[in-house]
Amino acid sequence: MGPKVKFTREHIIDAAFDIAQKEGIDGISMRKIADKMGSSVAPIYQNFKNVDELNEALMERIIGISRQLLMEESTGNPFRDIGIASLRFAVEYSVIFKDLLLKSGKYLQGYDEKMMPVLIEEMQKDPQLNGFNVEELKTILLKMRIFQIGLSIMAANGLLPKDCSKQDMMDILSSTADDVIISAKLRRGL
Amino acid sequence: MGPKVKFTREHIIDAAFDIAQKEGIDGISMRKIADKMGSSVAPIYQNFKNVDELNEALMERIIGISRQLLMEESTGNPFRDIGIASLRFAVEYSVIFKDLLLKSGKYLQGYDEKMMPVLIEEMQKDPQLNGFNVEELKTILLKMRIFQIGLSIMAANGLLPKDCSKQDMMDILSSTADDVIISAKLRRGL
DNA sequence: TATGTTATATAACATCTGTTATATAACATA
DNA sequence: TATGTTATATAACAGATGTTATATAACATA
Repeated sequence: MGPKVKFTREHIIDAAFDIAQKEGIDGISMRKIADKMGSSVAPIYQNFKNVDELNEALMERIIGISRQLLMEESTGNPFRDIGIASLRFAVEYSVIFKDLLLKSGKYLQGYDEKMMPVLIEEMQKDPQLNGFNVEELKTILLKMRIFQIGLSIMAANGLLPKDCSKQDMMDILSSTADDVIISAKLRRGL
Repeated sequence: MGPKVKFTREHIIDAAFDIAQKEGIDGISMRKIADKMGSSVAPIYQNFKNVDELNEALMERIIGISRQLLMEESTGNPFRDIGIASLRFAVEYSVIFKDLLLKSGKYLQGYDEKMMPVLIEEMQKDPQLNGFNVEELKTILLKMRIFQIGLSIMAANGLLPKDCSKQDMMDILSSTADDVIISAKLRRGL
């Protein structure tokens, strides 16, 4: 009952994502999305109540992509996986990554709070980290989270040395992880 | 010759800075600045050719503030000073700090490139860092820069543990600096 | 075929933006 | 006092924005 649907919800979010990736989330407008799809704004308002609802859907899409990158990186060492997945996201979707960090600190905060216990549990299984109590593990994790976010931000901003490849980034990530762990062991006298 | 000046350049930049601090740099508009000053937009256009020129002046103001924070933190150890000053800026002017990192990667890039040789030189004087060649010092510096930016971003976003005081942040900054240096020494067999 | 439903296009509205033309009024100087 | 200069206010313009009222046309079904 009714004409064929030419512009689906997914279609619209795709277009919005494309614009966000190039011009930033604030670069999105209803007309730009419509132009990108070769339509008017009507299909957008057919699918979304207003611009806020569309932004919400876009955010879900972004989160989905970051989750997918994390799944693709699954080596059983979540400590490492999260670092690399976040780095990949920062490099491959740099504009959106920056916006995400800028605008939705809330999402990241919830994410961190949810991931923390899981990672601590995972670290307790790691033989390399034997002998540390939970407080010490938390400090190690925090240091690594800080470093990993710093690395991602700098990568997304082109602030790393020009000749710094993705492999170099991953190397410096794991090298610093070693630094932190080795020093923690020394402090403990292990 | 002419009526008294009620709204100076500095006045205008002050108002713009206030708005930027609360709503972000994109939150600025000519009318908002005028409203904040209790004037019309005329004085703004009297002092600035257009909005771009105003933004440039605002950026200079921001850079000036960050420089001032750095001066206030001068203990003779530029390595530490830069870390703490940047952290203070991130905490005290969090919205602007995020915008700065997001929008003007160019400025930061130039800043880093200018600071790098100075810091390396400074590190070579540091007895704690004796025995490292320039390449190794560069790696240490890069790791610290990454960590410091990560810490600043997380502080500005409220992503650090709730009970994390400024002192805690500074402690974790210097603790990680130690980690990196100690591990580098171990690697070298010093 | 006729009808109801709905996906889409168009155009208008209100509001925000930067910018500018014009008018006003304050002040220094002749 | 008269004049020139200029700081300021006002209002308008053009363009972008979100939103909506209306019209059109495609499709399923009776």
